Amino acid sequence: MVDEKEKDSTEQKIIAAAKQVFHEKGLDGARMQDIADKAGINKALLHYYFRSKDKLFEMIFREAVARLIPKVGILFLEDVPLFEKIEKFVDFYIAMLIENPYLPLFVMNEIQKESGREFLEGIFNGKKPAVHVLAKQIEEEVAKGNIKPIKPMQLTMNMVSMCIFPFMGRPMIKLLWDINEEQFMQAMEERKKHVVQFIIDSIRK
Amino acid sequence: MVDEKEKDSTEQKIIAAAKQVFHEKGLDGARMQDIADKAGINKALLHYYFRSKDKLFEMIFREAVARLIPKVGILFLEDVPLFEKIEKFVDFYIAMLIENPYLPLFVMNEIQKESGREFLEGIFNGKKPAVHVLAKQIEEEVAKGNIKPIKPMQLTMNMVSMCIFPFMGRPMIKLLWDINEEQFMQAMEERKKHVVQFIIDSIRK
DNA sequence: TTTTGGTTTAACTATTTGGTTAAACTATAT
DNA sequence: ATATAGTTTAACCAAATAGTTAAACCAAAA
Repeated sequence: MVDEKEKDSTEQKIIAAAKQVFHEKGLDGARMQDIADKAGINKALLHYYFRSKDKLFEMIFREAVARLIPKVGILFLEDVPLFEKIEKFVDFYIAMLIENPYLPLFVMNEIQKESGREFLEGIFNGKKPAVHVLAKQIEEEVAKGNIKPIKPMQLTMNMVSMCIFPFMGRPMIKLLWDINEEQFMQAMEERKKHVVQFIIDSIRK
Repeated sequence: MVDEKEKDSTEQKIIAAAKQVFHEKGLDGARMQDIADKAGINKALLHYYFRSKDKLFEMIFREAVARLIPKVGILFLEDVPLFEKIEKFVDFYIAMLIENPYLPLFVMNEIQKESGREFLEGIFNGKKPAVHVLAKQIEEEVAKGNIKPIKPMQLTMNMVSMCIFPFMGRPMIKLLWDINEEQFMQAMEERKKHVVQFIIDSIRK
């Protein structure tokens, strides 16, 4: 019997390879042989360890969603002033996306499909991120006259849009502005501060 | 011989069906049989009229890119004040996306792939939208002290992000905020004014 | 050394997919 | 009525794909 360490190694190899291939190609575009090649193993092992393409995908997708969403809830629940909350969210989120640039497009593309959506609903089963907590906080700030009147959903949408979209449109942005990968990533780093400033300048009274 | 009107009808049926299926499923997920079913024709006709899946896709993708990008250039080239330009862009773009909600995700997903990117570069062959014209205008406004200092690329990214991302993240937004399709589209209509206001409030001195 | 249980391999299988083929169909011109 | 050219169909095909199978391999225990 191969020892425990070796077992983890094959399984881990598969997961790492699957993550790469699924993130780049999506469920439909990924090929089991490609995953096996990337993992440096025989294709039959994919089924031995994970039974089917769908099951392997499910694991990768679940992890992707877990990375994209739940920490948001925690950040939204924190008892801190609104501007500080915005800063923490933007900083955390952009940093996370810099580490996982393929993530948003991967997730958004898969939930475009009925099957992906159903799966997402299953993950959320009663545990959706606390967007309403943030919404309430925004409404209170508006009511107190601390910020300009703005709908919570629109403000949240603006914030999330500015964090996420540049990663989803990366090839287009690089092509339009004639920048390389390094320059793009630098611009993303700058956005940690820039987006916060932009939002606060917009809503501050 | 079937008359000219009938010929257009089969070809048009295929294009309309292909557009639907490719936009929803992408190149990898779309099946020729599905397109044929949706068009109400025999699958062999797809090859008779368009030779191959790739060629049919190319036509649909080309049209999608043509819709997403080139008008941008025209709007950027207009000799109007910056705030007015922002307003025209946002208004036009969101209206266009309301008509074609699948568009951005479709295009961004395909250009994620090398083949899609190469194709995009081919379309742009020397005719990229005039982002540098807009960039220059932003720099001049900054220099004149009319707006706060901001990098043109960052401002443009903010603007485009807030127009496009909500459509790409539509299923997620609907799920998180518990809104239906009608409510979502209404929120998109509101954004025509809201995004402009948000941007101008942020950069105005 | 043999047995045992887990891992890996190479060959194979069934299904799906994009594409091909040849005949049937259709409408028009002669 | 026949020939012609374009359109459509149903059957077929080759390749790709996800998955299966049985044997070989490996390491540890008896």
